Amino acid sequence: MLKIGELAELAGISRDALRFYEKHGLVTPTARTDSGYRLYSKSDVLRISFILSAKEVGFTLNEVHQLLELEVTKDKKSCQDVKEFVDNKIQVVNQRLTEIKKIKQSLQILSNACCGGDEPATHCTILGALSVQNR
Amino acid sequence: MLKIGELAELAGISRDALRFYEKHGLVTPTARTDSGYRLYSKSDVLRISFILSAKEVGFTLNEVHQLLELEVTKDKKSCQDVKEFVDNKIQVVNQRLTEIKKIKQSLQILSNACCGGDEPATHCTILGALSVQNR
DNA sequence: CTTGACTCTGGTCTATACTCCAGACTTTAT
DNA sequence: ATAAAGTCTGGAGTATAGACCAGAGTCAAG
Repeated sequence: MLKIGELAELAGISRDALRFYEKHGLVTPTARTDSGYRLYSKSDVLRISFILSAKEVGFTLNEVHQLLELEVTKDKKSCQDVKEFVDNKIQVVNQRLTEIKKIKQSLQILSNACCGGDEPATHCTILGALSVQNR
Repeated sequence: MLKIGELAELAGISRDALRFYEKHGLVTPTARTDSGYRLYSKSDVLRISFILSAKEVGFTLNEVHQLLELEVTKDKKSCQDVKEFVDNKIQVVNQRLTEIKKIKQSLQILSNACCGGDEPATHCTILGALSVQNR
């Protein structure tokens, strides 16, 4: 079990952020010491790492919360609901995947093609690189 | 040339957002009418679309601003600087790409495998799906 | 030539996601 | 045993990314 400071360092975020996530229902430490110190378990660590990943790729904490709440309970009804929500998110994710690949390509064109080479200088901006791609 | 409302509709954002971007130096309309109405050109449209893409994949407006400012000027020095900055961003983008693929997979596991099938219910959460992946 | 839709500037307001105290208690190291 | 470092709760402050509003001017249609 980790104390808040240890987990914070491990995860590369602040203690305040962890308390903030807790306040908003994203993660609750598995236990507390007698004196009230938070104690985080392995699965809390996994949870935090999911939160950070999802956040990094553009989900809001609110959305992350919804994702974490998802639970398919074999119950047909819940299944339908979850599938709908999740398929929607998959679409969003696919969209982002496309965008991020495009941006990556632009950045690579910028990084590779323009330095010292004899590319016309018009390609040597992000927008230039983007429009090269679009041809 | 487009007026602000036309561009806003085209881009799927608000007029206020466009004015906000302008105030923060991300895009300046190519021209103004005599009466002061903003007029956006094709390249302004491209710029906006880049801003929105970059934003969608998690860059802040500040970072987008830096990306847009990048310009390799054949000058060795500027080239070095840009390359450094850009290569850094490429790393960030790669990281995001990895994260987003992982999340997508989890979502797909959740969408496909859990409904009605005989998966144990433990896999039927995002975190369950994530840990299935990690095995 | 007026009415309704659009635009202007400037300002205030809001949601999100934290950060940064303050004052008190707890743990760790010397 | 005490000082330093860590933690607690509660609350105020901050940065980002706009949304919203007021009052005034502008444009397009009937």
